[in-house]
Amino acid sequence: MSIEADSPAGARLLRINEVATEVGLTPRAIRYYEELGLLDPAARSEGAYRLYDADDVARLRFIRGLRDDAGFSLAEIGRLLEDEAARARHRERFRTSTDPAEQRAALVGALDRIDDQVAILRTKEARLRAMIEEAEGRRRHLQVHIADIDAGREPSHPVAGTGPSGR
Amino acid sequence: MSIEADSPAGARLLRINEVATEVGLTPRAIRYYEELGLLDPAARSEGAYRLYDADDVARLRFIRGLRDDAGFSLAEIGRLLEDEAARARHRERFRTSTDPAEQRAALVGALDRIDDQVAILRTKEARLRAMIEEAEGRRRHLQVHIADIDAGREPSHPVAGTGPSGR
DNA sequence: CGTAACGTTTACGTAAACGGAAAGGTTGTG
DNA sequence: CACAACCTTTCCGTTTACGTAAACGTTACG
Repeated sequence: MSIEADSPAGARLLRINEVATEVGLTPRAIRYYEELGLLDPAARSEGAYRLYDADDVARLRFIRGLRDDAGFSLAEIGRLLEDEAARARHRERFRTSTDPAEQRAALVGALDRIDDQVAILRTKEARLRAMIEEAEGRRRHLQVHIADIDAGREPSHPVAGTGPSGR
Repeated sequence: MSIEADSPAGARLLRINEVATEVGLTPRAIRYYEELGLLDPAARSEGAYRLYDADDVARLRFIRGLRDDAGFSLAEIGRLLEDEAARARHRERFRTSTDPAEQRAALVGALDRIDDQVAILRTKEARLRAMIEEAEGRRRHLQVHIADIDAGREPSHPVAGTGPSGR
């Protein structure tokens, strides 16, 4: 058995397979993301094994979410994470500085990066909701027709154009 | 009853390039979608030109929305549109029937198909919102730290783990 | 210290979603 | 009816996002 505590206090580093199963990706995909510059493992072992920390895991989870939930391409994710890289520099600036004013500036910079990301995600959400709205419009349209029949009425409008139909 | 029949009076049929520019797709993409079974043009001209009606255009718009806005793969879209095919059958049943009860049944069937689609879209939306929530959580976290600095306070918690960071 | 389990790089293979060119037929306007 | 503009099918090419060996080194356990 092994006690953790490798270099920093309480920082357990994971190997690629452990990370993969925890995040729900394959090792191959993770290496591929690294190849694209989407991340860079926290460290390498003596024998060049990739070693990931908690931040890396969070980052990979974020990437996976952007890919699966938001449906972004890896190129788009790359652009989103360029912002993240800037954020990382801000964090480093924060960590290495003792001047509160500079620390504050670093944090504000990080905040801006997140705001950008949230804005992009919100745009995506808005478009999705527009689609849902449209589908529900068709739904309401159909319900009116059903109500018409139930009331023995004739259709008020022509039936055509209720939405995307097959053949 | 209905003014419009199979070949309605004011039904302008469009050729592939017209449809493409109107919907925002390339002719090649449209032919590819047809090859995948996602749609089937309303008619062919004497010389085998593909001819599209308003329903086809709506369907293509829907496909494009599912692809771009919802981020579905064409395979997933295909599954969603199988429901659409069923809906088309319901519509046909509605059109050819004179029995109000059967017409009603057809409409209810169509309604169910739409409900399925809306449910799927809503699931997608929920996952997207979860991501947004998470990002905003990180945002709030950062704001607290900024407020701490502004108040001359020491950080209440360790700074690590604020989210996906780069290196 | 042997060896099973895990990792590394390199490289070729693959499915998805089209792009683009070739070779030829169709439409419609002067 | 000539001819430009548009269409057809066929087929090969490309990018993205990995999968899958091959050949080899590393870790950790008994």
